[in-house]
Amino acid sequence: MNLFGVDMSKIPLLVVVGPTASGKSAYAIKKAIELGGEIISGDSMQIYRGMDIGTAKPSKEEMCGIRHHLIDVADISEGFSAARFVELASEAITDINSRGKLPIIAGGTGLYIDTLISGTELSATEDDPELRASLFREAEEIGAEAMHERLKSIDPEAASATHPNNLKRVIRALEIYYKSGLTKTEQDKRSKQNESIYAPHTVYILPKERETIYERINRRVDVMLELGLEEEVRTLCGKGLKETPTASQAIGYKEFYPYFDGECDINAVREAICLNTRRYAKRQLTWFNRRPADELLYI
RNA sequence: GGGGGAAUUCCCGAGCGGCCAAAGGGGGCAGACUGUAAAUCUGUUGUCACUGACUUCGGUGGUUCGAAUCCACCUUCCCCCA
Repeated sequence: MNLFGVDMSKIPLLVVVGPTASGKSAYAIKKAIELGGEIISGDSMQIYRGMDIGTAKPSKEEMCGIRHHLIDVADISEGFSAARFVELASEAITDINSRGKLPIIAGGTGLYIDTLISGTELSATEDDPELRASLFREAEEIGAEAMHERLKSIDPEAASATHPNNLKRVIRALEIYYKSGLTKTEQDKRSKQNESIYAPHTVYILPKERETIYERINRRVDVMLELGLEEEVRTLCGKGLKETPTASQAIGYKEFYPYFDGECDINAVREAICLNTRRYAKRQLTWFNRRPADELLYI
């Protein structure tokens, strides 16, 4: 099967990206029906079981019988990462491809999807929570600036590419060095050594006007609230959502924390979700804008 | 009816004679991004012919070399006493 007129030795992929609430899921399902495909969610939060309404997971009916992968594959207590995503998505692609179907990646997590389709091998240095925590503790004492200085002496290239205020990144770069003895710069270079085994055809869904996506977001947040988002979040909080490393950060969830603590009313929650989602959509647009897509689809 | 306070750039809010196009925050806009990415971080935000000029701090008129800052009146809002 060679749908896209590409190198037969590579696995063809349809990749659908775009900002949140752009209609990626519906489009992907439509294409899956047309082309005989299965969908792999490229979304950092839909992987969590129980986070349904707030992450806008497609319902059974919406899926139209199309098989979806990488949804509900993790417990909220688990951390997640781009590397884990690539691992799971690669397996899914192999599986789908072996059954003669077209893998369709649809999602909004740019880093995950880019890493996957570009064939970047980033499993070299795993994250080390212990080391990381101690580095953060150290940063609290000596300051972010000093941590950045240290990175500069170890890996000047990474240091100049990372703003001193971006402590997370500075610490990750240091973590790589302390764990592997390799600088981040060197490791990044190595991660790019192998050519991707995929032949992606990417479709970028984007709004003609910024207003369009903002209106869709506002509307969708209202629908989520009507569908019972508050109860969903309450239930998850009962399971310790607030203390989880990754799931706790999800938009549509974290905004409820002050509300549950009696610090604001439900309308403030709604507004915060809308606002954070709009800003997220903007970041997504920026991310996807940097690589030309094979196909642009305006909404 | 009497007394007191406040009006600042998109919003909140500092400023209280020159160093003010005006702190800080929010929001907006733009950007970065290789194991937390729905996260984290950066820049910018009166106008223009932009190392300078011009228009802004409720309105009008004054004082002053010079006002967002002082005075008078007006408008609106808030508080207290009746």
